[in-house]
Amino acid sequence: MREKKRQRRKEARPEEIISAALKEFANNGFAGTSIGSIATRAGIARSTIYVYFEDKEAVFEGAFKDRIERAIRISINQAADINGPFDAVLRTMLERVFNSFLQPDALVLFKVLLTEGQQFPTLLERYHATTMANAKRMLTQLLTLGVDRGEVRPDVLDYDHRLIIAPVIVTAVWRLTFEKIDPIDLPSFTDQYVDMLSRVLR
Amino acid sequence: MREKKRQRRKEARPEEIISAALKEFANNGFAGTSIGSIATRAGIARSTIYVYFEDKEAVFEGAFKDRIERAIRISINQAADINGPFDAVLRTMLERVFNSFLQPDALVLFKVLLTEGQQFPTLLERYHATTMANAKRMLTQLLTLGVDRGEVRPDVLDYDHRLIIAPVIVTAVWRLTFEKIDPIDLPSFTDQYVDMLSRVLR
Amino acid sequence: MREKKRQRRKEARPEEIISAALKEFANNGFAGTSIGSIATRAGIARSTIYVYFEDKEAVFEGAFKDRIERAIRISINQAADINGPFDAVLRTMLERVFNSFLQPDALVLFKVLLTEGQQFPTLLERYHATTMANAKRMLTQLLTLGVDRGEVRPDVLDYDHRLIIAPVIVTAVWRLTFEKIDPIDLPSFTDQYVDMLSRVLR
Amino acid sequence: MREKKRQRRKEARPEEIISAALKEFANNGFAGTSIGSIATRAGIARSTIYVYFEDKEAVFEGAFKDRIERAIRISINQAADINGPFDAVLRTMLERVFNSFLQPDALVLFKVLLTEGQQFPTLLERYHATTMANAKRMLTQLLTLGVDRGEVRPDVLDYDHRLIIAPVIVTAVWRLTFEKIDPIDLPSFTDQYVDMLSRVLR
DNA sequence: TATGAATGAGACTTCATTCAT
DNA sequence: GATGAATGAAGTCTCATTCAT
Repeated sequence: MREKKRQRRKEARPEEIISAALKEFANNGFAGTSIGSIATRAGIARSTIYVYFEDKEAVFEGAFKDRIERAIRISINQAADINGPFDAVLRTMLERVFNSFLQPDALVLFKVLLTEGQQFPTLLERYHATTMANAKRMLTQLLTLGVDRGEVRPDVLDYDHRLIIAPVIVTAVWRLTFEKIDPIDLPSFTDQYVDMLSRVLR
Repeated sequence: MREKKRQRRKEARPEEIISAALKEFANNGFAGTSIGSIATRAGIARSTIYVYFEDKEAVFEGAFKDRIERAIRISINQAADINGPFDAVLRTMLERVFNSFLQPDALVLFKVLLTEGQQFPTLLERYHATTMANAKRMLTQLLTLGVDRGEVRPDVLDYDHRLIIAPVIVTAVWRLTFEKIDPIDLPSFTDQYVDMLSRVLR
Repeated sequence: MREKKRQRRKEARPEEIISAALKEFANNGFAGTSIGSIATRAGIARSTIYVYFEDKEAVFEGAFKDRIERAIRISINQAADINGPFDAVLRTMLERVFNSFLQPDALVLFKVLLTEGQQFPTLLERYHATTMANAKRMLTQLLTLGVDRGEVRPDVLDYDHRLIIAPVIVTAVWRLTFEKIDPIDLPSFTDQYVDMLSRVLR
Repeated sequence: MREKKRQRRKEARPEEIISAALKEFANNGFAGTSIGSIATRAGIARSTIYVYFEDKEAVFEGAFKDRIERAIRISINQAADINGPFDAVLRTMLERVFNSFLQPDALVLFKVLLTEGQQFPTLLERYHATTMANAKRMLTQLLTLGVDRGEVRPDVLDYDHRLIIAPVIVTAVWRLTFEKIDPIDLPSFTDQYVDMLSRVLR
């Protein structure tokens, strides 16, 4: 029984470390997180982390690759049901984007890259590709669909995509800062967001 | 070895230290910035910083109070010329907001509070009051003006203000992250922003 | 450069550190002793001390608990042979008290508590209980014995015990201060002490 | 008026500094006392201390010379009325010794010399001469007087004087350590002290 | 005389990392 | 694979002291 437990642990270790690390990064940022606190949270010895990761940066990169990137990709890429009224499709897609972008792990990554991204230019680029560039692509598809259906003005395709996804990013920013002081009510925020967009696009 | 052993400039010192500190905070965040690096950049001894500031946090608070807060307030509060077409007024105001919010010192503050704000709840609140709550107030005034003139739908006053200012915040975020990878062209971005808003509001 | 880079002696380390610390405390007091000097004397790195002790105070407390307290207790509590003439018993006991109280480690503790005791009220109290209160108890036992045997006046039990043990404490004080200038010859001092006491008690 | 005040101050400065220093030494010992705290207590700037004293050690030496030494000498050397019964003379002298030795400034000096005396060998020696050697001299005089009168055994002159003055020193030690935990009632302590001595000496 | 300004040395402490078992 | 032990580098902060005014 104990054997098995060890066995199971051995394989799960990197996962466990990443999981612990993400929680610590969330609370204290990258620079503010110590290997020791990760180890404590993961219930292992400090030096054991070095069995699986080169150094602290590697833990962060590991977290990035193993978790978040996939999470975002999966969640965003799942096929959308494009039948039904355009507004409904739009809303569905926005909700999905909110879901993936605001999930805690993704927020942590966003947060760390925001201030400590210069240390990880590669990751910054990959994050951009995975989230922002991807969002742009999806948006273009969606708008093209709307244009094809005649529900959307053709010239909206010229809009800078960041203008359109801005409220999503702002919601993330809010979560990281002013949520307690001045919360955002996500459902009604989304309603208004969809309302605004449909006025702009039609 | 040193140019002048003791330079006399008591009055300039805090300014100099804050200036150096902001540059370091910009590059490395709060936790990642060492008192030593601030001192070096300011061209003084490490211990001299402690003549003017209690500790590292006090340097940050000093930067906040002495510089940025005032800067933002001044820049935003300057009286707007509300004559002329509504779109023009809107554009003027947006440009002013961009100017104050995107100025380097304000960005640094935003960045630090974004990731290390939990350590400074008081400052976070003051920042919120100075920037976000203030923006909300101005926006309400502006929209009320538009409604009064008959150029704006009355029900836009119900919009969550964060939805409307989102592109400003996103521009700040972009500056801190993806600007190099995928830059924003501010003039045309602003044009589209105004265009979008006028469609939404009318 | 170093003999053996990592010596394995986990179990001995705390002892070694305490031993080094006591020597430093003896020379420089608590405030005047640096962690660095303790480390150097112990032949280890400064930071290694923090593996075993929380901070400098903890080193002092460790020294107190691990060494001195036990030493004093053991030495004082060992059963006395109460047969034989009262003067002989008295002398035996005094010698034992001198032995325990004047041993170097105990002296160091006494010295530190004497001047820096306010920082360690708990230890001060424990020290008092271990040494002074204990001495009082022993003294009462001894005098009661003498009274029972008819060799001691019954009313000596009313004497303040500090009056009777004063020469012991003074010897300790002397060791810490004037020993070089004006030494005490312990054997003859003890003879006279016993002589005085027997005159007082009979 | 202001002029006068300054004038008065100017001459009083060393006194004021010493007075402040003694209070700080009493609370924190020599090593634990900072020039800054002395200055603050004296209501002057840190650097002003260096106008009057070479360095921190000099402040201590100044305190020693200017105050305590004189105080002790005066208080002890005042002529004793040697008429009346021997016990009464003895008691008078003991009370006087207690008074001088337990006065706060003298205690501070005693305390500092006890732990940090190695740094001040000269002062230690002078302190010894002023207090202990002086006490020995006085004691010899007193005992000789008693012997001459036939009230004291001639061989008490052989007693080590430290045996006889021990309770005085112990009282000082107690004040510095266990007074709060286990106070000494000085009047009755003195009574018993005199009682003991008269039994020993007669 | 008095002091504000400045600093270098050094204190404590943390932490990422290495290494032998 | 896992870890306890150890450390060097670095960081924050204190403080006695100097100097020019």
